[in-house]
Amino acid sequence: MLNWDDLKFFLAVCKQGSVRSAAELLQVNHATVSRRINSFELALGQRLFERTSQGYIRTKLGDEIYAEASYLEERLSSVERKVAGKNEEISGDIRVTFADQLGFEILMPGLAEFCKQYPNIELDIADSVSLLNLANREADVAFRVVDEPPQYLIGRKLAVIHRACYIAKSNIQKLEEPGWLEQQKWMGWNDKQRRPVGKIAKEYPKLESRHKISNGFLRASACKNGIGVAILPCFIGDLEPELTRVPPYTTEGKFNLWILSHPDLRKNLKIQTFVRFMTEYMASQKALLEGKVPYGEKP
Amino acid sequence: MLNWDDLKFFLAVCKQGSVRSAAELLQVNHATVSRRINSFELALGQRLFERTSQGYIRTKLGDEIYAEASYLEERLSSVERKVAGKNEEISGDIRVTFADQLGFEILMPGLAEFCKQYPNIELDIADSVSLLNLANREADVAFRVVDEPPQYLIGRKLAVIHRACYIAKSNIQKLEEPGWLEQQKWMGWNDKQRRPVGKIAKEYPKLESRHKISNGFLRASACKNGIGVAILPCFIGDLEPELTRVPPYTTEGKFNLWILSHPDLRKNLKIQTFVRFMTEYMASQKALLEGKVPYGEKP
DNA sequence: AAGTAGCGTTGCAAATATGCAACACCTGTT
DNA sequence: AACAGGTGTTGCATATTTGCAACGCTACTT
Repeated sequence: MLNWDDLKFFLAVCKQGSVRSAAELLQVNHATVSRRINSFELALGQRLFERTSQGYIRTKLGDEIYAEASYLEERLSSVERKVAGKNEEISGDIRVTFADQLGFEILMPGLAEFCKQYPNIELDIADSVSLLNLANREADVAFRVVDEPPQYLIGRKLAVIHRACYIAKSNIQKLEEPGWLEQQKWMGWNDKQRRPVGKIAKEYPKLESRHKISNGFLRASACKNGIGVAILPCFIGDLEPELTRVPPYTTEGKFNLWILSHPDLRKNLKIQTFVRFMTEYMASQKALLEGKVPYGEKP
Repeated sequence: MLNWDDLKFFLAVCKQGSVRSAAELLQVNHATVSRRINSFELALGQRLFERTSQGYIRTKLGDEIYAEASYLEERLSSVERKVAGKNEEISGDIRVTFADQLGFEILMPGLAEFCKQYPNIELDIADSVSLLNLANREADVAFRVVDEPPQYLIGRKLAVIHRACYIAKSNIQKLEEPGWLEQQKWMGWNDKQRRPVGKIAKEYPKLESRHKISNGFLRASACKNGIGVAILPCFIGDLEPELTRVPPYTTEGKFNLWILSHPDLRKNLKIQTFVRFMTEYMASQKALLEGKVPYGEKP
């Protein structure tokens, strides 16, 4: 059976007259256009274009199909407009809250995409760590790191946030020197948590502690500048080109990330649309959050 | 940008009312339909169906798009008919010739497909090994095993036909017994070629020769029945479930398969269409011809 | 004649889509 | 209450498609 999408490629080549500029129009590689036209012709059993040194020109059959296809495109774009119109109907504010660290690299691109698709939605973003502001309806949707969400909220677990141990990439050769790593210092959070605990800490039992930095990004920055060894969420450490994981590269999945909202909003189309969108979006970020993004050495 | 093909899936679900029967209609797995509808909805940012326990029912937006899409389908099928009509214009005889061994497993499925796509073509197939009947125009197109085609013919190299050494699969355990293989006998072609030569023969220097069978299929059959060891084209040996290659599984690429026709026919649409079709078809069979089809043991 | 800028094609690695099989759910029947 | 026959979803292995980069060709310029 005919692949409808092939017509889109056919049409683009018709309009542009060459595979390369059609590719530009469609925002794909020109090899893809070439191959799809070829397989389309093969499926039809007829040539649609004559190949010349200046590009492609339509055959007689190509002409006939072009007339039909450009008509279809007309109608199809009305489908697109219809949907766009529907999206414009969704309007108003959505109040979102999350811890700032999640925002910068992870959430923001998704929120931006959402805003583009729903032009009449206005986001009201508040930086906060507490769950309370959902309960008392200060916010509509929250992204939170909790083990289990409270009973009075609904939502889905989006990912397990993994952490790993990082040093500045500039020190990567020094890892070879025996004993060098053992001389490095942990950077802690605050007085009460001067040393990390749990699975990761056990991997590096010989490291002593020094410095206290309570902000995650500041700690990453300190690490980048060679002040010491830091435990960071993988989505920060792996994305930072000047950092690298310390062997044995272990990650620790300790924190559950949830998207939460109040049950009263369950039927609210606007909120439901937003939650659905962000849930799908975060699924595409899962590998990064869970420390599975391959980067240089080992996963 | 909208993927036009998604509409095809959407339409099928509309008509059938459920993902599973839509999948049946489209001849794909039902999981595929489910996923494509979901990603389509996601791309639109709107739901097209309500999920019920009986299946999918359209939303209001779904209704609107359905009206548009079924109209598009109507027009699209007219494109298909138009092409089919063109294919019917290609008519008449095509005289094809090839060595019988190539026909059974390799060429015939392709020829059958060609006949289906061009209902008014009549194939006139002659079994022959000589190149002469092309020169004197007894045939239009030939599939031939030659190193280099003669100057007076045009065509393309389709593949390198590989051969390997086979025994009956029922003897597969005996391969473990030391010395068993060495007691087996080669089956030769005729008095002049009692023993194989070349790369493959060197892999099994200890085998003696016994029996002479000049027909490839008969030799395969003898091998299947445990009469001895045979060198066979991979496209015969690998396809035959009762045969298996003998370690070290080497293949030898000795023979070039060409598709050839007379230069006078270069501009002939019918012949050109046929040659193009078969060339593409054979490309899909290349792995088999070149002995790269994984099968049980080793490639 | 060499150089440049346009074209389309192809091998290979990476990304994406698909099929399969197991699952969870609902409905009506035994 | 258990079961059979529907429904849709999901994890995993495999196929297919895509992008990238290198290539070869032609036309036009220097």
